[in-house]
Amino acid sequence: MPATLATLESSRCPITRSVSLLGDRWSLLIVRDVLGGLHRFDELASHLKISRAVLSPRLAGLVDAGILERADYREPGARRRAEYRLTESGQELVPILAALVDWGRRHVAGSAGLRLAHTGCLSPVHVEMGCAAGHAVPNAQLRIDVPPGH
Amino acid sequence: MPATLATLESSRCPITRSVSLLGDRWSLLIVRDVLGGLHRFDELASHLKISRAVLSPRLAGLVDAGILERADYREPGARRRAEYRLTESGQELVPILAALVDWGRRHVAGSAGLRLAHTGCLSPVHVEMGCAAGHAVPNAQLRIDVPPGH
DNA sequence: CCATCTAGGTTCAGAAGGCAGACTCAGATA
DNA sequence: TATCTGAGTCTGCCTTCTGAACCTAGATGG
Repeated sequence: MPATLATLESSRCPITRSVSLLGDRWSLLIVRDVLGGLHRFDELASHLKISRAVLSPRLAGLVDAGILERADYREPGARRRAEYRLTESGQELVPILAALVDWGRRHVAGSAGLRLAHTGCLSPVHVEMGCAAGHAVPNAQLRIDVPPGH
Repeated sequence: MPATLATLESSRCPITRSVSLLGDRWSLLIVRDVLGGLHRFDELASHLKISRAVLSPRLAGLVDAGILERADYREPGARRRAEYRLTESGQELVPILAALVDWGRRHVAGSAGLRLAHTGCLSPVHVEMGCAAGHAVPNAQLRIDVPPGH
């Protein structure tokens, strides 16, 4: 019996669990845009050029997953509006985005445009792996053990 | 007009481009399993519990994207079989997987099971960001500039 | 020589999810 | 009272996913 979303979600592999939350065509782009300063439904819909009917359940899913939080706010003399912000857990997705940027820049033709910079010195940012013993770990020295119950 | 797959693929943002190749429920799991030592169609289908009808076009897409390569091989006295292996470009997806593992372990309840280790010393591996000036970059110090043409 | 097995698929019908565009609803504004 | 705006929902079509059955080529058994 192939895996359904439910069985993916009950898996114990952290990649499977993460992918079941983030592995669709929109979630990471939404996180990117919220991180980039877009917080309102219509801003997101028009920047991403995503159908509102798709954006709405996606936002709800990300809120449900604890990645975004929805807050009502009210500018003086305006009515209440909804706003989406990253939770702490959402903030910690940045290394994933940074890794995607790194890879996209190097391996997908024509990927320019977006910049990641260190707020301290404005230098470009990249991702690296390290082990608990303090060594830098190049890609070829990563060992991945996939247990049977994925 | 909302974005279609075609407009996503023609985007210049590296996240968008990467997500258009990898942003579905299966591609990263396939890469994980190939990295973990599964190379044949049936091994992948049964370990992932994915329908063959879905696995087949996914593998073709990953081959097309230059992430996997398909090679026929022949064990002595057996007939030709197909085998999927990571290309160099596919190997370089490991930081993305590592970042997903890191995040999943910390933020999704019950994510145990999969281990990433440094082949040199077998210590667990984690991901960190650094800037070109040599500073470590904590999540909160990443600045992301999303240009209008996403 | 014929039947069977196996790896690696393809084909099919039905279910689920994505899409565009129209509609809704509540509070502010004219 | 009518209109505007943000944040959605509703509807109908279309594409993709799913599970099961089927196909093909080369080995293997009788």
